Amino acid sequence: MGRPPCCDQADVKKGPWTPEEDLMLGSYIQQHGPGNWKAVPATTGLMRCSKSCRLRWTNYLRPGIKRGNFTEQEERLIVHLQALFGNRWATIASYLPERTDNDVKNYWNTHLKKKLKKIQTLDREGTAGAVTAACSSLASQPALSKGRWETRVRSDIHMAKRALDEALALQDKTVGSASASASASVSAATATYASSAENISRLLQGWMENKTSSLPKTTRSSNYYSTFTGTASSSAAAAAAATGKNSLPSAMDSSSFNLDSRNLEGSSETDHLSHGDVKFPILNSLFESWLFDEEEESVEEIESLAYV
DNA sequence: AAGGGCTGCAACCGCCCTCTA
DNA sequence: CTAGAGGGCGGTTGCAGCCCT
Repeated sequence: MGRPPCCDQADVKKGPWTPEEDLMLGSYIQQHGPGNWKAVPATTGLMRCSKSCRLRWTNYLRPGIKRGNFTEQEERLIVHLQALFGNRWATIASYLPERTDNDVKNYWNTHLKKKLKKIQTLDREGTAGAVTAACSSLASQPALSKGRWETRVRSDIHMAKRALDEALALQDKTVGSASASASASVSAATATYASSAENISRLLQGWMENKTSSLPKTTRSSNYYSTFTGTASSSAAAAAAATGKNSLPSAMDSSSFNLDSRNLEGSSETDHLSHGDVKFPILNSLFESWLFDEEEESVEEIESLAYV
């Protein structure tokens, strides 16, 4: 026999998440850690599908998520990785530690696709030289000959594989000295959840600001969320986050976010965090050196990098 | 000022692979 | 071994806000 049903579809609430729901979800994960999503609606009383809970956590509440505009470096990385992997957004997002696959996907569909299309059009018209610096960096890619491009793709896969191997080896070392690293892992996880609490705190701050403004807007999540995406309007919330002070409304018990490292031991989030910590700097440095190198390396140089 | 079209993005849908009983 | 749920992921949609006429 299989598993019991995930959730009762008839009772499932859909649509934008409210701050209260975010708080309930965040509180649950702070206590139990992410995973076992089936238990989330039952335990918290959230009228949400377990899938929806997981999505909300991974895309918005998860600690360390960066909101707002993509940098030029991120943009280049996405373009490069999209050429390499295709529309495998989760894979691409794994190289951008602060971005979610949904964010990357949306950014590609709404910005980069158009940008590249524009570049291609200009290229066809022989006016590619007139595009901006950002665009021209993107335009350089299609200019590669087929053979050269394939060589790059091939070498890149090897580079990525090597970086991953290094990362995993580093992680093994960390696991090897478990007793010494246990406290570090817990403190890292604690910081992770602190970041989560900040996320929710800032979210609520934005929500309250909206509520008290003279022109209250809708309760759509993007409204309260957009207030802390790095714009000037979020300065108060950012300041609160920077000082480590929650700005939770009084009706919501901020003590539910007191961080208890005992709850974090054995959590899969700890594993996730340590994995990410070692993986990304290595990959980023590799890709940075690749992406920002204006000089065209010889095929031999690429090959030598790839097969060491 | 109004309203119609466009844009950006949060969230849902559905497929597929993995895992469990 | 098998059925079926869980979880991951890419595609798509719906809607609020913005822009343009």
